[in-house]
Amino acid sequence: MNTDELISKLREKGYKVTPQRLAICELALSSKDHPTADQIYQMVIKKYPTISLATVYQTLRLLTDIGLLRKLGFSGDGSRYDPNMAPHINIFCLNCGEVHDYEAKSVEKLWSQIIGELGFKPIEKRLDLYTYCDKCKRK
Amino acid sequence: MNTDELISKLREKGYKVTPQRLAICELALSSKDHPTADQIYQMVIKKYPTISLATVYQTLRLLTDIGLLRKLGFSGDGSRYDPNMAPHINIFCLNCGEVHDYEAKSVEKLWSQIIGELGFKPIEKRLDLYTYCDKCKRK
DNA sequence: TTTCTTGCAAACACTTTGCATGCGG
DNA sequence: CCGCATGCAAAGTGTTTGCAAGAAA
Repeated sequence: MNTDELISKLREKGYKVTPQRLAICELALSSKDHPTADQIYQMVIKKYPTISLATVYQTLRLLTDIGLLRKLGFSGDGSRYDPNMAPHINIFCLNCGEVHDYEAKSVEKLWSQIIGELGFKPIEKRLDLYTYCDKCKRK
Repeated sequence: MNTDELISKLREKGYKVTPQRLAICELALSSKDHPTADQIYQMVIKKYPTISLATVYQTLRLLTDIGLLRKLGFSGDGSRYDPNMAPHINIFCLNCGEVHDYEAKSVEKLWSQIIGELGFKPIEKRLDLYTYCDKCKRK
């Protein structure tokens, strides 16, 4: 989603567009590594040094409310925000916390198979795998 | 796991066996509904009115450390504890928070296929579905 | 001008920790 | 008797909220 589309989407939902909001949205929606709220805050603060963490949380919640972002809670501390709304697997490193997505036909197949067996289509889904990433495995 | 096995397991891992600890373990390990720490606390307090929530948390952590329990974090507040260590799907009601497990052979097969594609064996996996349960759907 | 957003601080909920007392082995 | 567990309170996190000032529409 480009900036113009994002602006339209926000306005369409009745939200005002501010530079801070736009910056947070663009960072969150383009992220590939499922950042935490604080990581997004650390990035935005470089461009908007007066921004507050509360604003980041408010904006992230806004994005989850309108279905552009997913908040993933964990057994450890802090939630992570995932802009990938397509069927995929989240692969987490148990050591360093790094995440990456795995998207494949087989994942979609798994997904449709589940729907078929259950007899209904769930509203949301979450597929996680926990392992040690290559970097951490080497140690 | 029965009480004797549980006691042996705890002793084997170097933990002392106290009545409180035993009560918390038995409740947590026999639960079917993925309770929160507080829900377990509310149950244990009936039998041990002086028990503290801290003890419950400590014991739940102990159980996750020795691999008898899984702590599931969520986007909402509070983690839930799941004693089902076999591969299964967690089905959550987005309205009332009720959870139940779903075990499906075919899903298991697809999982192993995907894991084969990935080329490594994950240490843990998690598959959640979010929907509205029958009770909540009727409203 | 009206309403929403920001940024700050305070409030909150969940979880962990420090410590004295008490129980288990 | 030694060491860990308990229970309390306090400290810690991550997250949300109340509110005054400022910006968007």
